[in-house]
Amino acid sequence: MSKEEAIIKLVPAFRQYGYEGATLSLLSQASGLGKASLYHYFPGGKSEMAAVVSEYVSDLFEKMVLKTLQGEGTPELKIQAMCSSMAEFYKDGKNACFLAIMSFGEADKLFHDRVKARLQELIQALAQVLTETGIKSEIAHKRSLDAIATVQGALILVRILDSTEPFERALESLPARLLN
Amino acid sequence: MSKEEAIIKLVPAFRQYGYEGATLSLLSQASGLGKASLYHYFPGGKSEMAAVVSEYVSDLFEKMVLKTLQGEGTPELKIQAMCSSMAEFYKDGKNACFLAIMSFGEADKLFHDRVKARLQELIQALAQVLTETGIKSEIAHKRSLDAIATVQGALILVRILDSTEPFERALESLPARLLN
DNA sequence: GACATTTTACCGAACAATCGGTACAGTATA
DNA sequence: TATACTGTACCGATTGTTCGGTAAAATGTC
Repeated sequence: MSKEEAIIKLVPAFRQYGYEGATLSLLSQASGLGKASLYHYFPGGKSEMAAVVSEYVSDLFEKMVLKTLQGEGTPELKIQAMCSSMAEFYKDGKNACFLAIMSFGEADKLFHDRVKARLQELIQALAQVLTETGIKSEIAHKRSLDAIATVQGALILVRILDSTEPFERALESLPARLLN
Repeated sequence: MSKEEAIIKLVPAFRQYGYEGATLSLLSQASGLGKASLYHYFPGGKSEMAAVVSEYVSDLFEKMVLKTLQGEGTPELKIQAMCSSMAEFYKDGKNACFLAIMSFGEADKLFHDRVKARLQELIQALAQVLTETGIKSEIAHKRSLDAIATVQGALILVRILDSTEPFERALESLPARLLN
């Protein structure tokens, strides 16, 4: 098994159980690798596994979601495209956000700076598109932050209420909220 | 030490470290009671501690926040009052939401139904006030859900970004978003 | 009021289980 | 033969929990 395969198999484990909840035996089971093998690929242990997996998911998010914001097209269409790719990325809200997961408990102590930086990147990328429409930089930043908060909150509500409705609704209202 | 005193001292421990992160030795230290003594007040162990503390915080939220929605006054004023009390309850966003904390990892398995029920109560209480303004029940429910998502998301952003700004902004926009 | 009894509050020490992590011998592959 | 990988056994530390017991307060009995 390649390292990337291992990473891919570890993603849902961390996503479902969180950093502290994902025990080594669980990660071993999820990946199909023995503990010794896990330490071969990730000499830094559990924290390195989480770091690498987080990075992998962040890159995936960049490729799947942020990419839609760059390139040609009207801001309206780009934001529409971003919402679609977000629905796919988060599986209609059933997938928790990795950044949020890693902002709790012990994981927060380990990865706080990295998570913060990644989120700021995201905020800025979104704000960038808004300024293209002529919206003032300050307001663009405000709306971008508000939009991300709405999505994050919706992801929590989905998990608690056992319904993807809040997430779908959040995505629906997102373009208007950002552009108007 | 009375049981209520113990509960009060356990609140910040669970809030800061989460369910899984709040170890018995940590809870013992936070409460000032020996581990064995904790089992005197909470024979059900850690899960009972978390359950009782959650219930305590929920009741506090009801007294501090939901209370402002009932009684006399225009819906506008009541919602304004709710925002103020929310700012106090969540300490400008520095306090994480207990429901959200208990919706992660192992805690979710233990308390899912209770958390879900409490959140639904909250959504309905808020929607109820909106219907008083003549807003249709369905739309009121929608907006209530959206508002709570915004607040929840803002609480996450505050923790990641080390700034209370997202929360303050979310509260500012809340009345307009609910009523207009 | 004086004494006996029970209840309450609390703690030190130990429990089995599991945690994250390591050592090492062995197997596969080149 | 050299390197990459893996299964097994093991480690010290910590987890949540329980046991046996103490000191004091409350309660009952006379």
